[in-house]
This record gives sequence, C-alpha cells and structure tokens, in this order.
Amino acid sequence: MPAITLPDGSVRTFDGPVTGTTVAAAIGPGLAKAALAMQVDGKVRDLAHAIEQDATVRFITRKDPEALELIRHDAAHVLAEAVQALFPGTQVTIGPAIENGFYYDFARNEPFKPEDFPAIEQKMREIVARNAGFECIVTSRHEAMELFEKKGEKYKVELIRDLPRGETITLYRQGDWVDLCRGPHMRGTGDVGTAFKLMKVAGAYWRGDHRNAMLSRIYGTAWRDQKELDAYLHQLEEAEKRDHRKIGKEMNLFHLQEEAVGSVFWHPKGWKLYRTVEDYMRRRLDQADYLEVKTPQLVDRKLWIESGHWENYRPHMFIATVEDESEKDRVLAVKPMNCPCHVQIFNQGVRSYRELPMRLAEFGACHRYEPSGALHGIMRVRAFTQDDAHIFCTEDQIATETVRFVELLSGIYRDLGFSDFRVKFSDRPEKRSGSDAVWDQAEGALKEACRIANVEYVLNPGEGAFYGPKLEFVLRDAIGRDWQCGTLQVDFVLPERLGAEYVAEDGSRKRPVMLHRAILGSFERFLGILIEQHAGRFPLWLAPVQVVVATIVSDADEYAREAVAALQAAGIRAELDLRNEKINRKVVDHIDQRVPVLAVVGRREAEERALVLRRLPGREQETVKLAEAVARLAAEATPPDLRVASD
RNA sequence: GCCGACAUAGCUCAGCGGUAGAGCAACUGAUUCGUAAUCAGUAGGUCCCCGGUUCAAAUCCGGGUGUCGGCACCA
Repeated sequence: MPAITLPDGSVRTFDGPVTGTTVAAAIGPGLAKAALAMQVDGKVRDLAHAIEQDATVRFITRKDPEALELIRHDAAHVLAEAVQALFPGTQVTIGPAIENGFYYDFARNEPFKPEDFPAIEQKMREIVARNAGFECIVTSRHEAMELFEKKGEKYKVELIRDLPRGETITLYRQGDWVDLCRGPHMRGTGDVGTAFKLMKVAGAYWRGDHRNAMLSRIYGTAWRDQKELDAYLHQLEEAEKRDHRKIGKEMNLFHLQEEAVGSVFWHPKGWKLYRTVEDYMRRRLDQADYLEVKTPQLVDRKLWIESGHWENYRPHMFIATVEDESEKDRVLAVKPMNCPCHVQIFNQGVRSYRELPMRLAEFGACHRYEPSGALHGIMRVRAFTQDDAHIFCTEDQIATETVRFVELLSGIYRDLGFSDFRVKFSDRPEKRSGSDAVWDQAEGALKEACRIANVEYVLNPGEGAFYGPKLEFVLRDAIGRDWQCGTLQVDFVLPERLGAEYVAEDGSRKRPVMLHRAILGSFERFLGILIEQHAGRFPLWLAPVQVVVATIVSDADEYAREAVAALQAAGIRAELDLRNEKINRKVVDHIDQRVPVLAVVGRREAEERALVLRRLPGREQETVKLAEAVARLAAEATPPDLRVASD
C-alpha cells in the first residue's frame, strides 16, 4: 500500500506497487502526457519503474532541469542505434550525457567523418519519429555477457565483466536495438525531440587510457526545443568571436610561428598589455612583502637530479649543451620551474626563524616540452613566464600564509575582472616523492588552512604535484574550457631533498616548509583568458592603447598633436589619427581595434581647446576641455592599486 | 603522443588537373569632410615544405611540418 507524497505535500495511496505512469495518470491527463520521468526519493527513475513502498515523488517534464540530461542521454542511445544501422560491424562502447550535449564512443576500423553526419542525423530523426518505447530489462550477468558476446560487442562484454558482483544488470531496449545501460530513460525515443545536432568527431582512448585502443567519438548537442538549440549555436558563434587567438591577430597583440613552436612573439601592443599586468603584479607583491629575485635559465642537471625533477620530468625538459670539448660532460637543463633555484637562494648563509616566512618571488621564464597535441594558442605553450613565488615558512605558518594568499589572489582577480573562480584540491598522485606520513601531514595542513581561509573546494583526487598536494584556482575561457591559473602547493619534500634549513628559536636546525604559489599562473595563459574575458575591450587601465585622438579636418592637426602630447605627459597611452579619412571611418576603425576612448577634434575643438570624448563602442559623446579631459582620463586610467580612495 | 580536419596575398576566404582570384588592408592621387566604411588608380603570391603521378599539379597520391577540434598529458 504505497503512499506517494507529491511536491505540493498531498499524499496518494495505492493498493499495490504502482508505476510512475499510473501515478501520473491518476493525478491528471495533462501530467500523464507531460511526464518524461520521475524522481523517487530524490533519484531519477523511469516512469515504468514500480514504486513498492511509501515515497516522495516528483514528475519530471520537459521544463525541468533534469529533462536536459535525460534528453541528452536518450539522444546518445538514438545516435548509437543510428550508427549501427548505417555502419554494420561498428561496436558500441559508452555514451553519456555531458555539459551541453552528449557523445558516444564507437569502435570501428575507419573513424567517422563529419561527412557522415547528415546521414546519421537523418537516421536519428527516423528513430525519433518511430518513437519506440524505452524498455528496461533486468538480466543476469551471464545472460548479458552471452547476449553481447553473440553480437560481437567485446567492449560491452568487458564492461559487464568489470561490473561489481551483485550489481543489478539492466539493458534498455528501443525497438529492436538493445544497449547495456544503467538508465534512467524517458518514455520512448520520441521524447528526444528534434532539437539535436551532431557537432564533431574525435578520437578518444577506450576507458581514457592512452595504452588502449583509440575509439571514434561523435559529439552531439541536444536541447528541449529548436529555440534552445539555436540559442546555443549562436552562443558558440559569439564565443568564437572572443577567442584570444582571433583577437590577438585582430588587435595585433602577438603571433606564433613554426620556428618557435609554443613560444609567443609579443608585438608592441601585446607587450604593453603584458607589461601593464606585470607592473601591477610587481606592485601587489611588493605590498604583500614578497622579495623579488631572478634565477638562471640554464641549470646543471645535478640540481634537477637532487630535486627529483630529473627522475619525474626528464622527457619534458629542454636540454642545452655546448660543443667545447672541456664542457662535453656538462648537461644543462633549461629550467622548467623556479623552485630549486629559489631554494638555492634560501640556502645561502644561515637562516633564522626570524626571517620566516620568507617569500621569494620571481617572474620566472620556464620552458617545458609539452606534447604537441596539448598546445593551444598562448594558453598552453612551451615557453612561459610564471608569477612564481615560494614561501619558506614553519608548519605553524601554513594556515596564515594560505589565508593571506587567498586574499591576495581574490583581490587581484577582482581587479582584473574575475569575480568568479573555482578551487580544486588535488591530493597525492601515484607517482610521488616523500613518505605517506609526510603526505598526510601536507594534505592535513592544506585542508586545515582552507577551512580557516574559508575556501570551498572540490576534491580532485590523485592530481597533486609529485612533491605535494595543491589548490588549483580555475578560470573559464570563452569557449567554456577551464584553465588552472592560480595555485598553492604545500611541499615538505623539496626542502628535504635540497637541504633547506633554518635555526629555530631553541637553536636547533629545522626544515622549513615550502609553499609554491602562483596567482596568474603563467602570463601567457592568463593574458589569453584576460583577452577572452574582456573580448579585447579592456578596462581603461589595461588597454594597450587607451585613447586615440582623431581629427576631422587637417586644420586641427596641430592641436591634435598638442592634445596627444598632453595626454601622454599625464601617462596616458594615447595615439594620433591624422589620416585623410572621414571621421565616420575613423570611428569604425577604432571600434574594430577596441580602443576604449576616442577623442575627436575639429576646428571648433581646436579653437576652444577641447576634446569630444566618445566611449567606444558607444555612441554617446561629450565635449570636455582639454585639461579636464586629461585629468579625468588619467584618473580613470590609474591601475586599481594606485587609486586614491575618493570616498 | 593518438584520432580527425585544415594550410592559397598582410587579413577573411573563393578556385580543386589547363596562364592564380575577390573583398578588406597597403601604396599613389583626388577629396578637408562633425561621429559606424569617400572616390579612382597601383602594387602585392615558391598556392606550407619535400617527393611522386601527369604533356600539364594550388588542385591527384605519398611523406614531413604547423594549426584547429577532441583524447591522453599538464611539475
């Protein structure tokens, strides 16, 4: 006699086990028609699922957030059926719903091509139109193995074999097509609707392991209706427009070329942007009691052997040698990190506990041989500069330093236009240095510090550095990809390996703890994200060109020169546009170049010693006396850390 | 690194066996104009590289390199 509690609090009782379909029908024909699935005591279930005991039930209709995931998961099944119908001999593997869509991985000798999409989509539409019901079949391990064995589906057989003993094995049937699946599903393939689209093909390793076979993955997107699909596709187009690679070219900020793969050629305007951020960071670090240092690019492998990098990362390091016979045994590595060098500075002389925490900072240029497939614009490169620092401190100081760091990082992110970021906590990886006891200590200290600093994180198991656990501060790019920028890593291992010590209060020698930390991460990556975040339209203080003074007639040239000089004298990055073009044209060009402020001068302004200011790409304009314009723009162009509080 | 796609003028792209094209940018000239592209003219190319097929290759085939999308990697 199950009693079903509905979201409005009402309770309905039934004589025996009931399916969601029956309950929905009992509530009303509207709901019976709209219900796609249900949530029983918080778990999403098929409508055909029998409820045997008292439960709280909520029906899921197309409007509910859960519907999207169901649509996408069902779409993956429809895709798989379509592919097997069109390409006999293709084996199915897995096909989950993901953010914005779904994918399905197939095993086939010949990978799929985008040209195959129209036919597959057509077949999918047929399957949706046929609207076969999803039927859940509970089966035994043995039967399931036999079924897929007979079909020649060796991946499915492997999946079943690896399912934990005692797990219920369910199959879902849609017409004649059957897949191993945990569910839940909607009523039938018709519920998928037609607002789906196949997006791209990609290779993907079976079970995500590069030692396994490469499968052919088809990605698709699916939505509740055409309008949502169109909106999503439009959003993708918009995102493409803010791609840093595109904007970098359009604004002439940087370029990349074959002769220096993975290294950025910064152009004057791009370098101005870089320098503006670097200067800002340097001031923030000074204020936060960091000591800036500079360490060598080329360091003997001896040091990397001691630090453990040689053992763990040698294939990723660039090696430099010279031809001179007397140097033939010397192998230098281009530094992939700064930490061992910073320890060398710490190790000079005898350190006292009074010097701790000692925060050594460096804008350190590092090189890493990244796999070719990993390279991405300026966000993933082989030559990059970290805003790196190592805090040498006592164990007791970890918490306070973490709090200080998180505060510094949040303030800087806010100034640069990021109020939103996510934090991941990565704990011990398989390949690591240091004993378990040391790792327990390091992870414990970092967790405790997070608690005190009030940092909410998601756990990222097994992803720590080889020398310690880390916090990762993650920002999202225009295309929706996440990038690690800031990081804080607790390290008990390197100080030990490199023999760092200080004299404690009681005169004994102790090991400091090392906190590796970066805020931007690498300038290259961060600037890439910064470009995308602002779509190239930077706040005035960051813009590489802040103001362009543009003339209407050549009679105003001389005054325009004077105006630019006055702006530049006030520290404003101003340029002059005296081209023999109409003002309309100049407006368009500077909008294209994402110049924040256009100052127009004609005869009138020259006479009145004024500027007509226009905020691009806006249309509003305002006439301001030259002296006042300079003062106002200079104030606005002041980096946030140098502004005097006006209120 | 793996799977797939792509590489033509400074940029965006067309051409896909038969003398390399367009728009924009550049340059020259005219025009001096009041806020979202003034007009006319000129110049500009080892069609990514190396091989092969062919009477003939930007185009077809093979091999490199790079870029892009994923996967794997990311100290």
